[in-house]
Amino acid sequence: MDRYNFKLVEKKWQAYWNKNKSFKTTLDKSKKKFYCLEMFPYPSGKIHMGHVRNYTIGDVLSRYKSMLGFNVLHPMGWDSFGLPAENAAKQNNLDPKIWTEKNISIMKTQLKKLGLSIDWDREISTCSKEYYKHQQKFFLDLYDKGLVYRKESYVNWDPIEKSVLANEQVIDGKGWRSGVTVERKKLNQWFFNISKFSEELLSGLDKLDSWPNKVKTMQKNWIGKSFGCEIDFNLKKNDQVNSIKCFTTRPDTLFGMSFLAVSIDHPISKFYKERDDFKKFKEECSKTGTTEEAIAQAEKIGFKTDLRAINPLDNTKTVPVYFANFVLMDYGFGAVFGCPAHDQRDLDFANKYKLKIMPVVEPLDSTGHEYDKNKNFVIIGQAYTGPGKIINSNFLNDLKAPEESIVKTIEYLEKNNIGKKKINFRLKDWGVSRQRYWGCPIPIVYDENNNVKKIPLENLPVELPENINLSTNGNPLDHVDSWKNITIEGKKYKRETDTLDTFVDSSWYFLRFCSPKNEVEGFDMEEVKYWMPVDQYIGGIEHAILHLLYSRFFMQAINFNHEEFNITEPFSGLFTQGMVCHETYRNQQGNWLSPEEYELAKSRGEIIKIGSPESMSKSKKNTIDPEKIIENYGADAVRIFILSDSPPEKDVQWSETGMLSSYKFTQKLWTLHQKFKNKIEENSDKKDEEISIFTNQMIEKIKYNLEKFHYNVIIANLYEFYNFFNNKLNFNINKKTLLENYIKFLSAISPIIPHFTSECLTDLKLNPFQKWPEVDKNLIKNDTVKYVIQINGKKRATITCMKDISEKELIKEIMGGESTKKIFENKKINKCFFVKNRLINILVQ
RNA sequence: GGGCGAGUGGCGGAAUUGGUAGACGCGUUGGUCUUAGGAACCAAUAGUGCAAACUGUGAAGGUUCAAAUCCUUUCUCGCCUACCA
Repeated sequence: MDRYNFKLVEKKWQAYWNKNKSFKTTLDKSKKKFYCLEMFPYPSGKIHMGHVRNYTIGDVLSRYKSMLGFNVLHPMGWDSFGLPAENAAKQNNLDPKIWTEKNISIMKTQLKKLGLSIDWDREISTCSKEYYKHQQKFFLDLYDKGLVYRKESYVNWDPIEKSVLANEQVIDGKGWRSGVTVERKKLNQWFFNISKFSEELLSGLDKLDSWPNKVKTMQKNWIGKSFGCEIDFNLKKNDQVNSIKCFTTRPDTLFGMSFLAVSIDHPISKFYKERDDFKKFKEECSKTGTTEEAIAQAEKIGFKTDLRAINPLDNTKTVPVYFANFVLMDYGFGAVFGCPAHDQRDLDFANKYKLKIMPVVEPLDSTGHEYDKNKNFVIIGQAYTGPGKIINSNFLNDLKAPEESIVKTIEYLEKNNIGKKKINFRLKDWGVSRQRYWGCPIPIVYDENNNVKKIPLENLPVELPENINLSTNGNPLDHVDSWKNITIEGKKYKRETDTLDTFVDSSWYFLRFCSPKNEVEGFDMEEVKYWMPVDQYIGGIEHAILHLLYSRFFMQAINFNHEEFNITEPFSGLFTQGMVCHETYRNQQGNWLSPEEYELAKSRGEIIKIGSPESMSKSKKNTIDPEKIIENYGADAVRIFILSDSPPEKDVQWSETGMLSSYKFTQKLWTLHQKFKNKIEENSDKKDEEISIFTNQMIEKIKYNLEKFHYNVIIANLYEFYNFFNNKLNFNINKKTLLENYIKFLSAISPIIPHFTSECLTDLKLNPFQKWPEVDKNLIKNDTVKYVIQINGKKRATITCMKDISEKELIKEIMGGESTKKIFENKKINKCFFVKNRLINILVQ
């Protein structure tokens, strides 16, 4: 018997799909659409296992949906702007464009080898001017709508590279490449006014039923809505400043206030910046590590000013004003009032500076709390943040905290014009300026007075200059005078040399896929109306916040003053797949070894430390090259393996034995196919309902698991299917029944192993593209069922009997059954619990 | 510190609504065939026990005729987040 030649078969079908454009989609309003999108890759050079997993999941879904009759849009493109291209180009002394295009061509070939059902006619690349031209138009459109603005803001500045670093490029406060301490520098930057839509972006989450709760929670926390009020704290007579504004969620604890703290960047710092002791304090603050943990655990330190703030609820009382390291300038108003009794952080601060600690909320239940000898509630080591009754607070006394007391306090503050109710968001505006070459140019110029002017639409795109020197300090574009200086309508201007954050590129690419060739518009309204929203978006959890939030913002921004668009949520379904992991190897010198090097070292008898499975990464050398694996085992086998071992939302561990067994399984399937063909020649009149029942039941199962993304279970179903058929083929079966069920079997597994099933189907002179098999409901409706018989809650036997029989009939059956009747000898039945067609639990004495 | 999630055989993991725990695969063991096997096929495989049976889903309680699934307490691990006023 021939072995299954996957190389030949897969090559053949990939060529067939390519030639016939089998997955080309066009707008067809007579059909229901399904837009399946996987996060598009960054063209880093080669695809990795993460891509294989991501795109296999999407491909199985796309193929399944087409079989159901949906008009499926399944496109692919390239997130092709970004730093790695610039760095690689610098190293190899070539143009980022050439480097990027080479990678795209390699990766495209690799993706095709996976047998993905992609409409390649819709391929886009964000670094092409055909793409970024429209992005520049969006930018100007947003500018016109007032959703883009320019402001000075702090950036991470690398003094060696003379460039801005992204947060993730700052490691322990040092530049990831230069290794020198990163400075905070104020620069003029472009911002998208994402915070304008805080409320919409938050409430929109509730409608996203098919998003993982985890992602929704992460976004919710990121947006960070809090209810409270702003309060003006008047200062005791002072020449420079009259009041300080604070935001608080607990105005009802005002009577317990013992200090006011402001950020070192607070506007009032200008009155102190010349003082040596203040400078020293600022230095002290900057000394604390920049790792997140260090910041959180840093000691709370303050700098006492000569100012005193008046308690707005009792103007006879004043408290000192401090600069404090724990107050953030970019949240609220950069100032807080401290109530040590009811906030742990304030308590730590008060203890350090010996400030008064007076409780104003008393817990309702006294157990576990401290009281002085007069039985007054006191705060000792820990602040009390729970609910309770207001005390020591004049007109607020005895109110229920926090509900009643907050309402009453705000009422009072508003009546007396001291403060007002306020909702505060943590979400900050999105800074999109990058001092980089390889990104979308910002279509703005400045005149000699530094006034902003938009590039006229007809002059778009603003193209990146080519063949420039990338090895300059700072932004390379800043050094290209011929590009930077421009004359418009006879007037001289200087271009904006910053480029856009690459997250902008990916915030609307799913719109572009709807009409990728439209030269006039970024997207065609009719196409977008048909295709959007994306029905199923699939990608890594690492984009849970930024990319997904930015894309959601873009829909809000396009929608703003443009009701016709009417799309507020880009992705109605979201699935986040887990990572592909592999164990790590280190030799005695502590160097990482690749799996191949490990095998080699092992054969030489070296001692190798095997580490626990970790996400595949180049630095740990625990990567597996998908191309080699496909070469060795075939795409179908790889698809089976990548889906089989774990639920798709969880991490999966790469295993060579697992991969091998998937490969063997494809061989077994081929053997089964040969066995089937031999069998079909023989005829038998033997009626075999069992095979039809099993097949139909299995198809229902696979369908259920497909819909629920239980792809690992589908692989198990596939094995069961095989085991069953393989066994059945040992017997004679009615030709028609056998063929009918075998076709259903091949169809149901075709989304998973499309090359194999296409080959088998055509081998049987059938269409390689089958519809999703119809299930014969009558067949699934079995006449007989298996009952579990429990005695006092323990399983004692199973019994097969007619479906839908009554409890009485079943008991009669059990009493009469040869194997079951002895259970009841000398026993009295007290009670029965009967679950129809499933189980009976008989309680006996 | 906060948030979320998960704990099931030697391993990865099944178990739609509380209703036969361990599907399916890997591994292991035994066997068949083979010059050979890292091939193929057959069989066994949660634990204890000859067996009947008993025990078993991190731990301890609880609800229920019935709990991996629901409730309470607790432990462990993973991920995210970080002084958010």
